[in-house]
Amino acid sequence: MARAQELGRGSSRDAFVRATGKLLRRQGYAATGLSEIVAESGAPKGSLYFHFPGGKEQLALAAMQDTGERLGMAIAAALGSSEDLGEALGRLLDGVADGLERSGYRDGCPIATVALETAADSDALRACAEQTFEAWLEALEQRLTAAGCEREVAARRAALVLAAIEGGLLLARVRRSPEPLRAVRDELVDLLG
Amino acid sequence: MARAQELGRGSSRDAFVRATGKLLRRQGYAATGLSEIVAESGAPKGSLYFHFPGGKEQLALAAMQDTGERLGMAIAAALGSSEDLGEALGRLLDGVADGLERSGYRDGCPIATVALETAADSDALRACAEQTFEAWLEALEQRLTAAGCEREVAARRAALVLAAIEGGLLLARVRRSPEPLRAVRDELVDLLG
Amino acid sequence: MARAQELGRGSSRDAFVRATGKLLRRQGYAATGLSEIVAESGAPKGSLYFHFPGGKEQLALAAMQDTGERLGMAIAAALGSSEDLGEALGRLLDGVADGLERSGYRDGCPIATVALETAADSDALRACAEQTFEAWLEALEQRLTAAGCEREVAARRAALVLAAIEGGLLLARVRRSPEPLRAVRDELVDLLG
Amino acid sequence: MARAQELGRGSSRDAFVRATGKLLRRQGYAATGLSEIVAESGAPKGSLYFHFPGGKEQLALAAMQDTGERLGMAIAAALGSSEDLGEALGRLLDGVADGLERSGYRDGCPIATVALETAADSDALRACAEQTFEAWLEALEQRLTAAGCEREVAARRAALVLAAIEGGLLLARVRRSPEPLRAVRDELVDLLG
DNA sequence: ACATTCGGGACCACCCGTTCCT
DNA sequence: AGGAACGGGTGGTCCCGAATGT
Repeated sequence: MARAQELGRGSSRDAFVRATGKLLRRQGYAATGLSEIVAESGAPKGSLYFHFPGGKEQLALAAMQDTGERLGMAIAAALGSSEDLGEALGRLLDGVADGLERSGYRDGCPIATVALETAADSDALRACAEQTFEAWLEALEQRLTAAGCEREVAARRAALVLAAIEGGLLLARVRRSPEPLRAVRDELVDLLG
Repeated sequence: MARAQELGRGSSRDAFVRATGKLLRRQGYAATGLSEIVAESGAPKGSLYFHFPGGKEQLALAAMQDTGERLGMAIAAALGSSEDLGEALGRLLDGVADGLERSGYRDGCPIATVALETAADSDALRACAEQTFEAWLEALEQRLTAAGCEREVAARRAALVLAAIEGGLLLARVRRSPEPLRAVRDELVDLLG
Repeated sequence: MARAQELGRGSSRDAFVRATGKLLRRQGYAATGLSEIVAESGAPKGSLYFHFPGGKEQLALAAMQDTGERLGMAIAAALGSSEDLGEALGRLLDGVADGLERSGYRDGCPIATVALETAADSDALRACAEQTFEAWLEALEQRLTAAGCEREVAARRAALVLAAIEGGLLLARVRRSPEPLRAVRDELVDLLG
Repeated sequence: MARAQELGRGSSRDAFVRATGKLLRRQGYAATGLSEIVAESGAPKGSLYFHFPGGKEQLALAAMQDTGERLGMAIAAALGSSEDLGEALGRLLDGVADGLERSGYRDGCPIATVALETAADSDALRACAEQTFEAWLEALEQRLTAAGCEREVAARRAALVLAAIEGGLLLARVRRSPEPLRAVRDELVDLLG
């Protein structure tokens, strides 16, 4: 009962968050309309303002946090999947490439797309992206440290890896091909593994 | 004569293109309104659809090509600035970081921002971004080949370098700090130079 | 018991009524939102439709009656404050002007503002305003009769006095100055006193 | 040609202004929606933003000025219709009463209704109302001076007359009867004429 | 050839007054 | 008595033609 109620309570809020995340990563922030989110979510429009009095920005924030955490877990899982660093990195990159390919080159990084167009306008969204990236960097850094890197080198290499992933995702989306991500993976594994 | 005419013709056309480029790289495509472009350009609104009957998309296309070429020249200049690969790459990355810092972390890559939010919607803009990236990759690949890389390796490493630059630019904008770009540069120079 | 209960029941009900009255006389009916009333009252929003199942209109009705009675008592007090008609009228007008001035020219007649914008739409609010004005006119008429006016003349003069007060209040609010009300007072006292 | 063009140009702008004036005097500012104005005017909504970039407020301003001038001319005409002051005032008040009655007690003073609900919120609308009233007062004052009043007395009596008219209009609308205006007229004529 | 006014819907994010169910 | 949820509607602005100068 309490269970069903909780699910009932959260159901439309979560539907909003999920729909927002899906649309944001494909179209970005400005191109995604509230009405589009409502339609995609299937939830009633009137509830949106109740769950997110802060409007579109708050909704985007929630969606970014949600997908950010989900992706963070996927990253951690890939990094922990092997004791060999090269193998772990390879699996991470492969996972990224597979996900992109499976979505028809539509689902890029949900953080990057929004961050680039709102970094100058909305500090809240920018800060959210910053924290998410920080968390991902942390995971990468730990994995690199575990593989024998010194702290400073690990921090720099984590930045390189994340940057290369994000950039590779961009190039792959634009070219509608997994090739750039595969190239990045091969080089990264070759140079770091 | 043809010269003067071209300049005369171009004066308000170019004002549109420049204003569009400036706004696109800061806010992206959807967030940039035509009226905002007109206001920023200082040119008369009525002229817009004379010069760009294709509307907003055509205007964005022209702006992306314009800034893409300009940046391509800057990349080529940096890459040719030293016979040492590491030094050349270092200068390229430093230039990128300096440009970002000087703009108050507002001017990222004009191609990336637009590409991410329109890749799924507008094939024209996506293709334009693709060609621009291809040209940049070509320049990188040639430089790597000149430094002794085999063709295949050079192609992959060019992808890694461009991806790392784009990703580094993203991380640096989001963090409002040149640090991610510096880290990327150091590692890239260390691993490839 | 019934007393205490009434008070207990009334606490949040009265908060609604008072908040509504305050906002209505400053902004009118349509510009005053229910959520604004709830915020101003400090009472819980969910209780509103318990106390006022008729919604906004019923709430406005209660507020108009409340302030109407309060003002009616003030009018009666002023009219009874002197045996000299001119003096009594002068005090009434002065009180009106002082109240307006003290509120920073924000608190006009709570009835007039709402009546003008709803007279054509809501018969309930119109009728409420009518009754309130009727009561005020009655008080004025009695005072004029007591001062020696014949019944018919007293009725007409009461209408003139009330109209002049309402109109003076309007002019004074618009000019942000007590002067129109003072002018009305001087002439009224001069002509009737 | 220039003539037809001017008419053509103004046609939809004027339609907006007229529709706005009509609705404002019946429902006030907040209760009148832009879409309602658009529907009433018959003009396309997209043109509204072109003619009135300042939005609803600018539109209301234009409507108030328009109706204010029109009414000012009617007032001047009534005041100049007779050399006898009482007769002139009587005609003015009769005209007001007739207009209200003919509209089914819907068309009150377009300035008063808007002024009361926006005086505290919009200084632009308040100032517009102030200027309009000032112009009307000026006309009344001149007529009273011409009838032999001293300047100071004329100014005060003009305020009384305008206040009484506005207040009488309010009472008559609320009661759905011309009687309050007739009473005001009789007393005004009796006391001043 | 080039510029501008004016017009035209669709759509935006936001918030309203109301009701449901506890 | 009350927190949560609901659709519909708000004012505003979008990107874009069509008609009209210069």
